[in-house]
Amino acid sequence: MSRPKKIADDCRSVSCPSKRDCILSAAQEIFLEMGYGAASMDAVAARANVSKATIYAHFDNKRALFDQVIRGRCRRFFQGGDILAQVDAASDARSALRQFASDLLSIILSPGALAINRVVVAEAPRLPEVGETYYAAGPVPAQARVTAMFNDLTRRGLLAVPENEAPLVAELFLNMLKGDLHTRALLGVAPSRDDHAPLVRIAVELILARYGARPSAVSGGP
Amino acid sequence: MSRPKKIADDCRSVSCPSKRDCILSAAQEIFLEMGYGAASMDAVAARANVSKATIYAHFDNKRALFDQVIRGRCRRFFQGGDILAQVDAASDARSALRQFASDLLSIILSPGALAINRVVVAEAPRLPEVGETYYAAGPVPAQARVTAMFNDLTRRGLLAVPENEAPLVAELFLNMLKGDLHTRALLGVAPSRDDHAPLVRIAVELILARYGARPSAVSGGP
DNA sequence: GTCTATATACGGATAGAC
DNA sequence: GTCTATCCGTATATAGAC
Repeated sequence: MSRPKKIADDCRSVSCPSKRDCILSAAQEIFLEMGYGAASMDAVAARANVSKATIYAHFDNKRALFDQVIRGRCRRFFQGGDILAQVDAASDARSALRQFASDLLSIILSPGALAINRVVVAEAPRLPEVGETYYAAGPVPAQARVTAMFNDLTRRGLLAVPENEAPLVAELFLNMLKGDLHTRALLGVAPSRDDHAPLVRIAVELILARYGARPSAVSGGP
Repeated sequence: MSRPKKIADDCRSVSCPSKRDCILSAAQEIFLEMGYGAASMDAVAARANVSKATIYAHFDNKRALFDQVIRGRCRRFFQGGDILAQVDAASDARSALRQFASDLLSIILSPGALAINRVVVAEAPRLPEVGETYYAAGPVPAQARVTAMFNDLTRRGLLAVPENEAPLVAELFLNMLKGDLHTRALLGVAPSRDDHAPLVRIAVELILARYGARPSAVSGGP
């Protein structure tokens, strides 16, 4: 009975530097899996092994907590430079585009990305700034990255995308990849096919058919 | 003082055949503008000029009411054959695709379609059947319609899409159109450009570059 | 079937001791 | 800063009269 005071000092796990981070981590889990409306501060407190009062000592109210959670996730997305890593080393346009497409799909369709997407879309009408933040941290850098890639491939003579068209083409390329797969994943509808190779292949061929530098062997490639 | 009984017999408006329909109509408005979580049965009752008890006489609980509302909207989408009306009369592939694209965008980006999309996506994890119903009533028929259009244009010699590739190409075409515009609209981010003409134009040219029947004048067209 | 009135609980937020 | 205990509004759902 020497130390009856400090009982629940650990936040259920490692990697909880401060109580504040511990709360943010728990809140993120709760919000992403239950949605903003269904999530309760009690649930967050329980998961964080903290009392509700402690939460309110760090955050003004539920909405502010939610805001910080989303902003935190967005920052991590943005900082994660590993996302959409370099494909510049690739030899030809076809393989560069394909590799890029695969990487992008695996990111966009990951459970974490889907969860945050759902929550942000759901609350965007009530929290416009959250929508803006998310858009600026996800789609905007992705599109910039693809635009740069098109310009680079064109500069190297592997593609022929006019520089003023590049942003629009980048948008269309991203759209082609994301589209229906993303919709299905968001809605919880079982995907029609488990691998995305055919879709990626034809999307790439559509780009090459119009913007390929050479007459471009239109066949599927390796 | 002859008829002091029947006071609130009208549901605030015309076109309320039964009380049930009146409740459904009010619930639709509330759910779509507030989201499932934030919507209250009191609000629905008030908007429908009905008591809460009456609602519970017609629907088991809030979730069941929501389910019926979504299913109703989906049915209307599906029946609305006017959606994506015929473009078969168009003379050439380019104008057919463009007209189709414009029609589709105006539907997908309409406030009503966006609102239902938001709530369905938000609640899909908790209500899987709603997600399925929505997907079957929206994206599936749209894609089938585009596939049919591609096959038709090919049959008429205006396009050269292999029949087994048509569904995938239809998906890619829809994806190109929907993509970022839809994302922005869902998130409440101001659209980058107010008209969609450039995006539609290039999307169509991408299709024509690979699947155009003739060598296809690649320039922008009229 | 429809209403008024109410049971019951839960959630956001706070008071006050330590 | 953190806890326990609580206030108070609101929300779902129901009881019972008509």
